Amino acid sequence: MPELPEVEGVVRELAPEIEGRTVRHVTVSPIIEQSKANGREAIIKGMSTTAFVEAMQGMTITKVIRRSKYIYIHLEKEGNVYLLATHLGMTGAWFPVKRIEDVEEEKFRKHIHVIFEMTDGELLVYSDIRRFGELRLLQVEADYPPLLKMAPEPFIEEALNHYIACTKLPKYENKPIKAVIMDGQVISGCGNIYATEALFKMNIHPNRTVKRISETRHQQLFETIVHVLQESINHGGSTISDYRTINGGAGNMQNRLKMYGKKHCVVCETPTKSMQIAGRTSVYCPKCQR
DNA sequence: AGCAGCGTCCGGCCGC
DNA sequence: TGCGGCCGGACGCTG
Repeated sequence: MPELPEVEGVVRELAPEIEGRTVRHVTVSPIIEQSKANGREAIIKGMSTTAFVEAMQGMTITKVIRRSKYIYIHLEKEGNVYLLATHLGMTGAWFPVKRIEDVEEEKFRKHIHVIFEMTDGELLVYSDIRRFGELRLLQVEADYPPLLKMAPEPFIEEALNHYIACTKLPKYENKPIKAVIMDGQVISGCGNIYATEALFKMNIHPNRTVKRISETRHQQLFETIVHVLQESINHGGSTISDYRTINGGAGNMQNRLKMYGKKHCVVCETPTKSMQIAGRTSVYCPKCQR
């Protein structure tokens, strides 16, 4: 499941491969065509597959950047600029390849849903096993307002102040801390894995209410989250389940995780416990985390 | 108006 | 080996 560090890894590999290339033709899988024909918003969001295919033709990719867990592909055609806002969901993956057969892992190859054929013959393939991903073609970010509500990038200065301000709002102060740090409007890019790790490092119980944590501890928690995210970026992200970096390689942050997916606490050996918070499985040490 | 709770996109995988 | 149920980023809808 790609969180900020995994998405960052994808962008760093993808950007130099596709920036400057122009789309000649787009092909959408029959499965997505069928889902869309049945009225579902499968992968291609906010427009028909026909409109998407037509609009993408002739687009030049000018810049690829990460914004929270989104990948923003900036485009240009006939003097107009566009934004393809994309999200990997649980199992999305991009493959810049010469031929389809170059997508080596079968489980990705058999779930290819969108193929961008470039004018130089190269292919950019989007594969998504569970189809939770998103390709949303816009002119500007504001055309899809939820994007504007994302918290600032965690590595910029204003992110801490934004977080502290959120912890004081009525809508957040009575919620479990884990639900709040995983909320993309509070902190950008922190999902289940890194929330679990940061709370364990801070000895904070994931179900502790936001208002029962001091401002100093909130500040330390935020800095811990940023540190864990940066550490993961430095180690190529976590390779868990279906996430892969685009070249088929893999990160090794999963070997450095101290709590996520653990049966026993690495500090005190107490069996870990698990509970549902904001609909997600949350693992913690009942002795170390209070 | 804003929010909680649930539905929606799904196939892999687990446990029986 | 077959099969039902669980899992989950993030938004949209409902009450």
